[in-house]
Amino acid sequence: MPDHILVAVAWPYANGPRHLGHVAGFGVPSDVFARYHRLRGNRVLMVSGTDEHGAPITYGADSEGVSAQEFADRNNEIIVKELQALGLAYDIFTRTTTCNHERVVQDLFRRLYEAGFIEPQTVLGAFSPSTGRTLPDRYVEGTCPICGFPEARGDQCDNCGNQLDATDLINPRSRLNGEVPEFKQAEHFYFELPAFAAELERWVRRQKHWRPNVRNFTLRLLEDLKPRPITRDLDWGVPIPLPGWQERPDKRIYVWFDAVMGYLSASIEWAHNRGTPEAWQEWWRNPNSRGYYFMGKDNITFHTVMWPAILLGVGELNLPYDVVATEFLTLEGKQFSTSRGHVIEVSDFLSRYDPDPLRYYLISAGPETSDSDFTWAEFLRRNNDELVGTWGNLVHRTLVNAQRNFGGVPEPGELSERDQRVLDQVEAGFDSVAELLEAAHFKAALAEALRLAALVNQYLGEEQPWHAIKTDRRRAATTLFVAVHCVDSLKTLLTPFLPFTCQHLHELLGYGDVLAPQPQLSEQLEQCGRSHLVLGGGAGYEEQDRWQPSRIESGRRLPVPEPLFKKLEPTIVAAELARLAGGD
RNA sequence: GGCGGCGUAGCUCAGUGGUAGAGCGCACGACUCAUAAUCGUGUGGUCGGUGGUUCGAUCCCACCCGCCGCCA
Repeated sequence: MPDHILVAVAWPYANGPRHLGHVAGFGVPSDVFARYHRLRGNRVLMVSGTDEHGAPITYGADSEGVSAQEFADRNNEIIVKELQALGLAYDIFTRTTTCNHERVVQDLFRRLYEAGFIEPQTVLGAFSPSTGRTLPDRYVEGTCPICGFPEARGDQCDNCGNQLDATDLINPRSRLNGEVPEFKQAEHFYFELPAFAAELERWVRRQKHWRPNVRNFTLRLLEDLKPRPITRDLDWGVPIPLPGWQERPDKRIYVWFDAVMGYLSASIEWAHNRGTPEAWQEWWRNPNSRGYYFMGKDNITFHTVMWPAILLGVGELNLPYDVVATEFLTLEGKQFSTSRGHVIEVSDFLSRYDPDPLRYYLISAGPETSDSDFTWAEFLRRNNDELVGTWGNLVHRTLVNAQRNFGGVPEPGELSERDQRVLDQVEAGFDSVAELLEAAHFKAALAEALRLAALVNQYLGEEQPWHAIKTDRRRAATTLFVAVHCVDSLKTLLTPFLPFTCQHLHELLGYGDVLAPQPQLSEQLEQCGRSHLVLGGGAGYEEQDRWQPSRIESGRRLPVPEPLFKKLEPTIVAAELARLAGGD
């Protein structure tokens, strides 16, 4: 009986291209996990999309002189193509500006409101007189009333550290355009988080399988929950679905509140698009389904507190089973910074290098349990020593020897103890790698697969089929038969990590089917008349368990092999560092 | 300022209440089928500092130093 696995991937904000830190956090680990479960034959639903509402989108649009929708469209397309190029095989990657999303968000809002979990409150907020838009506290600056620091922000003074209200500032002005903001009373809706505190705490305490940092951080958050605003004075976002509010052009649902609901709305859209409108319930209402949420650590609170509280408030929807938060990736020792040019964008990287080496790096040296650093020197080393040297070389020497001497998979003689041992060792990987992957220990899982590749290199070195071929052809045939089996098995173990090159290898091994599907872009037309880009469809799920040791038959003809990976020149390190410095 | 994280071999990182591991580097050796790719052996750390709890701490607690992040 296959499992239902929801892979809920954090929604990238549509304010520009994604960099390596972003995809190290939410992207690659979630895809490895989803691909593993699909190979296993489990029913995976992997959902995400671009998060397109909120004030920063309107500011970005203003600075480029386009509408918020145009700005979001542009960035959605950029991001979708980056994720596709990385081989992230979503079942659906959609957006928050679809009619479907708006409908789902409004429905959830109404249900929470009717259940009494949403309350109105009146607050004093800053507005920009020239644009009529609300100005978040942190965009107001002025003189600190406590220490006199002239550039204090509306939420806190950077000089003396005191918490402030924007209304406290002397000579307040907008950090966006310098004008004097206007302060007005405004009515907003608040989500009653404290109503869920006790139930959330009981739930979190039971989640012993969570990463400790996620669990501890969440338990601390739960000690002090306050009602949280879920509407804003803004003209860009989902309208508030209440009489007298729905039509107002200046009030919208706060972006965080609508964004987390995307997991559900995307699942519903996926079900609708494939003509089975109720199918999403298999992942959301089936008690045996497990939901795994992937994100960077800055997003933990939304996934362990806010979203679970919403789910509890609405009822009859599964809470997350695991919340897999990744730490931060730095770049050459410093934080990524788009504005300072200290950044490597995904598309820029992929214009010069292949996706699998990047995926390999982001898993093997990524910020899984603590912050980690991307350096070009380490990327070069990982590519050349590990991908090319250990794994790529094992594949190539095995295939070259088998193909050149036997034209394909050789007919073996009797297996020796040594032959059987290496086969057993590799076969054991199907359990050990699976166990690590299911526990979201990606780094260890990949290291385990590579360790097995090294064992096969060792085996070849001992058996030396290139010598035996001259004296004992049958012995050489047996060794290469064993080696081909090992390579074929390791191919399966590595497919979640390296989908492009494992598909290539699959073909070099003479298979004609698709082992590692890649996501496709399509245009989706909604009933409301709008259309949008969707990434997905290339994945689906297998009905069979392909996570099995090789059964490749002897006698199969193999094509002339070609290398899976490119060895990189050491000179790229200096060149890339110079490129980075040029961006500063 | 508040909160949090980190500090383990030259480097990048795992890890555990019973005085530590991997990969790389380095040294030497084997091999030369393979993208000069592989394989073996060896080298290497008073686990940031000081106290405390404990029969015993790198792992728990307190403080300190250093680095980083969040609140911003």
